[in-house]
Amino acid sequence: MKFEAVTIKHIAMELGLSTSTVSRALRDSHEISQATKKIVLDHAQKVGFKPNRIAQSLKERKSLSIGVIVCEIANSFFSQVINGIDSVAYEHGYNVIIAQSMESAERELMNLEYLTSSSIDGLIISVSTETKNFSYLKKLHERGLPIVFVDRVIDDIETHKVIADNYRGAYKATKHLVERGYKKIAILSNNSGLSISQERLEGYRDALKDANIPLRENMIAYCDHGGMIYSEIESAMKMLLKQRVKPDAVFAGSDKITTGCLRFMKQKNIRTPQDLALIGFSNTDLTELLNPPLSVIKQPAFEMGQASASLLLSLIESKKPQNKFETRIQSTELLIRKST
Amino acid sequence: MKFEAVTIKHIAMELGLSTSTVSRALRDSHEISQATKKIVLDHAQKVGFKPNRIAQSLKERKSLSIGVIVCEIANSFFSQVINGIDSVAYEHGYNVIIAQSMESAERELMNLEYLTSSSIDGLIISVSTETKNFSYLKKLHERGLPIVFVDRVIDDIETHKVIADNYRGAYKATKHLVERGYKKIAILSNNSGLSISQERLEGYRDALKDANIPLRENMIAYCDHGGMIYSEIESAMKMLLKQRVKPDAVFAGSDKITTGCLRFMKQKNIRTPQDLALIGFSNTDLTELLNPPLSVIKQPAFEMGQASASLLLSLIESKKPQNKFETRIQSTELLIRKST
DNA sequence: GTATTTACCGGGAACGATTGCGTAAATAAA
DNA sequence: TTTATTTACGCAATCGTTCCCGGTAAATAC
Repeated sequence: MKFEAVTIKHIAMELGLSTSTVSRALRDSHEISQATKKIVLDHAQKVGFKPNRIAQSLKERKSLSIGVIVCEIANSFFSQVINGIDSVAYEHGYNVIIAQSMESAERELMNLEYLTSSSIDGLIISVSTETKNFSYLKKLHERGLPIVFVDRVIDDIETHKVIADNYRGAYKATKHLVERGYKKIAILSNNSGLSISQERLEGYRDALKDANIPLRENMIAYCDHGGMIYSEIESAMKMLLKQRVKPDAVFAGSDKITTGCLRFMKQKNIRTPQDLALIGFSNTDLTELLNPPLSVIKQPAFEMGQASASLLLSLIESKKPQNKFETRIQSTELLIRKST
Repeated sequence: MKFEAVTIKHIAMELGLSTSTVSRALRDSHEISQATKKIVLDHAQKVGFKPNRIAQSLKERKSLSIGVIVCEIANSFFSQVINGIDSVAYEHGYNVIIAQSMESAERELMNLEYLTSSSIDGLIISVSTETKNFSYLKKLHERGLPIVFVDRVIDDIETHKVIADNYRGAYKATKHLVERGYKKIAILSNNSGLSISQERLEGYRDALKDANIPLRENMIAYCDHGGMIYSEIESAMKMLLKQRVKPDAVFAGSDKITTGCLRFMKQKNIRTPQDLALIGFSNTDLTELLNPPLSVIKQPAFEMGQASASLLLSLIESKKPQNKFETRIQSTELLIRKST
């Protein structure tokens, strides 16, 4: 079953004109008389003509659509980022094609192959926790595919990048814990390979150092799948809690980890913040309704999406190959509530 | 700046073959000798040939992509639905193009025009709260565009529909409130024009009737934008609470309204459930971590997405125009927690 | 009255992949 | 050896648009 669309050819036939004339009339070319233009436009309007974007894409060698790969849509941070991307793309007449890696390198690669088979003009990607091999991405980039990294970036590939100020965010969060009198501050980090993890860990380290609190390596735990599977949060927390010196506060490195951590504490009847304080990166707008209301570091997700989209569009629409790239660092917000 | 892809023509040239031979070899046609096939395949592999999907689409008159219009991605219910759609579409080699109406009829129409300019093979839509005029959608459907409605459906258009069992969900929720001893049960409904609102209201009505509790019209309030703007929840709640007979429980008709309601109660220092009980439709996985843990009716969002995608694909891939359509009603789950 | 410009429009070749048809060579059947 | 059949490939049209060449008439210039 298919959708029979009216084409330029039909209009040409019905009006006794050539396709070139119709095309030009529709594109308001100076080579066509006002009279003819009016006839064509009116008729096109009447029969509901819509140019076939596929044909245009083939001819113009661009698809007017951009691909977005994130780990998961059902994650407040990424859905807000997508929102931002969408708003900019839409304004410029671009489609957004979204793919989810689900934190799997394999799915990410498949998405990548899929999106790039000549059907996208550019790509915005936040790499999965699993991704270790960036050669395919690199090859695409070398072959000229415009790419913008958002949130989780790769140093190896030189292009525009948009990130939150993870270092300062983590620093502020840790400093806040210190100021509240916590001394044994653990960090529940995302996968250690991720840029965001490293930056956040660095902020945590420096904040402790500046407060003259010695860093204990066993206060650092990792969730290799970014908290995608609850059990990894569970075991990481168990590990932290069975140390000789138990932590009195936890700093969680991602949205999923933060809420997962709270879930764990609820299950184990660990009171927050009396037994264990909690702060973490999170973008859900429900954090203040939680029990207890969570102190969080919030990223400007929507704005990050907007920024990455406009950077990507500038890459796509620039005639010459670009060689000056920027990394936009957008500041985070520390929201202090009851959990610390 | 563009991405120079290798085409079938390049391969043909380099191998001294015709494009037809190359094409056929790649598609494993029986008309090509094994030897030639191997040569072509190896060379294609070497140069990283990927067929141009745009050209294929033009030729085959299908784009292998489906459009999805929802009000907002950053909404747990819809992001889960999209997840389900994505999983099925992906398996069948289809792209998913997502557009957000933001509950605006105007944006919805623009998205519709945009997606359907020959670039999607089918559409899954959950109409916006604002949409009153379905003529454009109807025209598209009549012209043969396969459409599946999910969640918010339109009776006028005969096609596959996937909904949650809103009636029974609302009935169960209301009955639960009754069983807990609440007598003055208010409902904070979504826009009255929406199918889901009507079904949920019906369930609420019947549950009250079956419990011999008289229905008070002033216990019914509407949020015309589905809670998209907080102030409408606020004023609806204020209206309910300034009645002579104040409600002792509220049943909220959507995810945004449910959490918005809780937010309102927090702000006004209304204790839950002591002062006012709360139950509502919601799909966020944070409800049990809220204060208090919320009793909710949860919809099988992921499964609804899967169902709508497979129904859509069956429409797209069926040769003949379909005339037998089904409405899949998927059951909801009542999760009882502390708020009631 | 001829030359040149302008205004308008049609023909046809792309874009990349697919496919019906035609045909040479190779093989089988007569 | 002749005819029929199969094998293996090329030619060219097609999908819907766009755009480079032209071409023809009228309008203007010389």
